[in-house]
Amino acid sequence: MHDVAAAAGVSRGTVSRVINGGYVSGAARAAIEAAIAEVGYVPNTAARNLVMQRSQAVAFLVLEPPSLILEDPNIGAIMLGANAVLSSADYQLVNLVVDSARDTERITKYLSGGFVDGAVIVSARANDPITRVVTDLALPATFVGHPADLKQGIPFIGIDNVGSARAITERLAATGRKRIGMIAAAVDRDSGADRLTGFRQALGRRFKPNLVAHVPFYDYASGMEGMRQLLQREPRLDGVFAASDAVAAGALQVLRELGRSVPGDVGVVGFDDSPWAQRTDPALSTVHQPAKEIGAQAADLVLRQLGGKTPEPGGILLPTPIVWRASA
Amino acid sequence: MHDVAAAAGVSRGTVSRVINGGYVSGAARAAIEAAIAEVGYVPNTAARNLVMQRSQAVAFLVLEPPSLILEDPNIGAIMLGANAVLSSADYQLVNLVVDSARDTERITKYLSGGFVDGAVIVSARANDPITRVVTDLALPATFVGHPADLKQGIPFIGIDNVGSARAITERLAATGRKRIGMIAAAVDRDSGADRLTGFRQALGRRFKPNLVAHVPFYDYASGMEGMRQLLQREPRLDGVFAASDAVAAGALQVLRELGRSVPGDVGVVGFDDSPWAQRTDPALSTVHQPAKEIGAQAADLVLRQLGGKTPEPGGILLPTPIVWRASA
DNA sequence: TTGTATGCGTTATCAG
DNA sequence: CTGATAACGCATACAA
Repeated sequence: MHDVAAAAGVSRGTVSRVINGGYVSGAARAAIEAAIAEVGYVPNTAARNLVMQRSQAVAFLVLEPPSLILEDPNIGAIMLGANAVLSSADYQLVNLVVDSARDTERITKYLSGGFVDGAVIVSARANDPITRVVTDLALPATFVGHPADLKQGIPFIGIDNVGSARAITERLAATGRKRIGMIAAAVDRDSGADRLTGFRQALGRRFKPNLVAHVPFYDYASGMEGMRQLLQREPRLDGVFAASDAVAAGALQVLRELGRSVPGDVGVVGFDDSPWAQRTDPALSTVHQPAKEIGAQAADLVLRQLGGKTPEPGGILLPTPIVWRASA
Repeated sequence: MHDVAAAAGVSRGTVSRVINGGYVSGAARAAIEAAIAEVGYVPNTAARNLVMQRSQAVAFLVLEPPSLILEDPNIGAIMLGANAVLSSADYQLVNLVVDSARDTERITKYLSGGFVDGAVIVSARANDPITRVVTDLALPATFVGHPADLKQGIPFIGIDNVGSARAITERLAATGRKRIGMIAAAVDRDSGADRLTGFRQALGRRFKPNLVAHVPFYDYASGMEGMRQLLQREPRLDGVFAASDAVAAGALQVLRELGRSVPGDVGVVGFDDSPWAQRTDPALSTVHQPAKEIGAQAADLVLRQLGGKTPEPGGILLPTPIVWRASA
């Protein structure tokens, strides 16, 4: 900037004003702009951050095993939705990968080091150290879904997992299925636990605990494992609610290997309406999750807090229509 | 830091020394560490960046339509490989999404604003504005794959697309297939063009231009489209080389819809050995791409440059074994 | 071993 | 409208 000021024959203050918009005479402005172009000047963001106390960047944090991030197209869609909103507001979305304990520590520093003004946090569990940091720092944040111990005052955005799971299970039952099982994934997270609750509600007195196979993750391999367990416990199973489309895809694979027809012998429904859902054979009946919209609203809530507004307490739940395809 | 110094009864210089490692007496160190814990002090990274002229962060840039990023598990694996290396060296990987022209502009500022010390760049094409910025800035960078106009002196890391494509096509031909076609994706990029070249080399005089279907992207939908084109031009087709596993998966879908058996009627091979490859039915024979290793080495090359070493000219090519499964 | 002073590149607050 | 000048929070050369 020194060079620019010198080349244009003005002070650094005036240069700063043409960059940030202030009262500057036309002549001075022209001279400075020419100088900027000539010198190839680019403002140093670190210096600007230091004095402005902001970075124009928002973190996007996924607190999930990284391999799952790749599996789950939903997360990607949420991120894209957030980026679109942030981008329009001239904020940089910074995607942080947490892949180890060491990462956690470094990201803690990153978050508290002035690198970002806010954060969108996906897939947090209760007692996550990063969640603690965010609340301690009072960093403007929005959670997608909400860990059980989410502090009051931090907004979250999500869907009604209980209601959606109940609804699709009811529709599956309405097709005449008598022995319906569930592959319940990630019940240590609110989404997983809620989907199981909804399933249970739908079945009421017909609910049988041994027709629920618990698996750790929302992924394809877990789906295969869960399906095998279920069939072993109840060979005459004729309906399955998989906790996600990826899980359902794994289940379909096992059914195919075993020669069971879908939806003939067994009806299968999933959750998410991710690209998986349309590519399985047969295509999946599933719960549509407005992932992009979720990301957009999460980003918007961060922006709002950055604008000084206190978000209304509680969270926002987005609607989740059921999409009926061929698998049930 | 002021608070810490006061609480410990020392000067700020001493506090700085215990943080960064310098000569400090045991007594002072103990007092300061206690004070740090009590106050909950965290160094301000913006200030540190400003004076140190570095950020301990490296950008991971994918110059590809964002929807494709979600489709391509390869890119995710590359990122994870890069993150692992960067993390061990205490660098933060910052994942940047470029989703619009506006993003391009903002990222340009980001790159030149001292936010990152280096960059790993994936899927760059010739004449990409971001590529220009990186070379103009002389930002330590490594390209994964290389755009045609990559400047001398910037290292890249990749695979031998020509040789790999040639090898797998030859093996497909060796199974007795007579009418082999290719679904060539993204020939505007070096990887796409090279795979086509390899295919052509393998077939030699038997190569027929009309048995190559050109599609824009490495994705599922493109695979479906390409397969339809190919069958229309040559209904008796008995072999297909798809430019990626996702493309192959789309092709398989079309073949299934049309009632052609694989590998009975048609042999299909892909490229990448991504998770797709094991989940299609039948599982794909394909070229294994060591994505994680590519990411790791790319990150390593950035780190090396950060360490002041000038990378040897030219790029590094990693081996790509062929994995033979059921589809051909 | 420690305190002090200076500078990193900007923005913002003043007089002028 | 513009030019000085004081922060911003930290690392570091230098003096003590």
